[in-house]
Amino acid sequence: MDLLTDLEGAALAEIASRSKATSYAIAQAFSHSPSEYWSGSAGAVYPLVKRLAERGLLEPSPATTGMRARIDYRITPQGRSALEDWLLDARRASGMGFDPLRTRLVHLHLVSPEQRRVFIAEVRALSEDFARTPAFEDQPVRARIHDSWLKARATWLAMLDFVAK
Amino acid sequence: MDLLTDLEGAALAEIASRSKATSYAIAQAFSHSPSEYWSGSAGAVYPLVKRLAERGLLEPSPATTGMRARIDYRITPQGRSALEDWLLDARRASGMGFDPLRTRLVHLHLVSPEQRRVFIAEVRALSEDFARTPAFEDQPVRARIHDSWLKARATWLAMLDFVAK
DNA sequence: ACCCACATGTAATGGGTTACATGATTTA
DNA sequence: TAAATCATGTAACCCATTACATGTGGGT
Repeated sequence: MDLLTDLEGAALAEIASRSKATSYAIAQAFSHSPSEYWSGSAGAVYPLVKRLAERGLLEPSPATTGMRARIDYRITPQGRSALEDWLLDARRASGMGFDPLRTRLVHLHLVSPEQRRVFIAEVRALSEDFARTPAFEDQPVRARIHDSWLKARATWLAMLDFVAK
Repeated sequence: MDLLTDLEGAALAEIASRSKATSYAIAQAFSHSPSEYWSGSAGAVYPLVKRLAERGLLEPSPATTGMRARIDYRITPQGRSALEDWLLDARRASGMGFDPLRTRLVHLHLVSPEQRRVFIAEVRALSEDFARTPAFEDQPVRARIHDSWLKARATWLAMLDFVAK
């Protein structure tokens, strides 16, 4: 009934994409994300998936690989419905979220023009490095979203050069 | 010694901009932000500011308005130094942060083309509304950063129309 | 006097991070 | 077979959110 958090929505989406998955696979998917937001720590993901199962959004099915117990999860009809509500929530999607660069630019007047110039130059260089390190090589749609986002932010930053002065 | 979190950095920056401020003023500044990330809830800000004071980054000075006790905070030299470390951290600034739209676009293949088209159209409309509601009217630099960011994201989304198909 | 917005917190709860523990599989 | 890595969790801590409590001032 409650709306999904973004972490819950993303986890459901990852499971839905794979038709079935273990908590470990979801944690891996998160930690491979180029965004620092998706830490994919076990301490976050295992309890999260368990909660989703308790809410009836995932169906656990015990599995065994070799000797060790594992749990595969599948999305249920209620899970699919909750996922769509989260995914297609245009109002939440339109929010500004958190951008570590934007946050700092807002306060950059607190330091000297020289410090500002150095900072912006460093960010520009790091962003180019970042854009060059391939992400999601196996998933072309994700890769295009990721790359174009970095490009869009670089363009935005160039447009904002006045904050450096 | 520990690096500041983004919340801590932003709070220090707000106080530094005002030369002195109460916890309430900081909470107000956060909650006036157009980003849902900066909730500005009392339960977050009052303890946060208190912690910063205990770490020696802020100096409290008891003040009174009328009958009631209030605490004004000023940034200390150590606070200023920690603030610069946070503000000019180009590596953290270059991170991708969290974007609720980007996160959803990555998973949009899970729904039908028709649902995708509707979603994108709704986001576009809401973003335009959002861009029209004035933010930071009294702070021109912030306003320009905010407006241009929305514009940059709209351009990015237009570029990404292939995800709708 | 009464109401309502402004202001200043605190308590309980939820959940993410860090660190740890341990079992299973692969590789040298 | 020893070491390293993969895989599956749990526990303690930290901190943001939600909800509450209470005080203060301005308007009617």
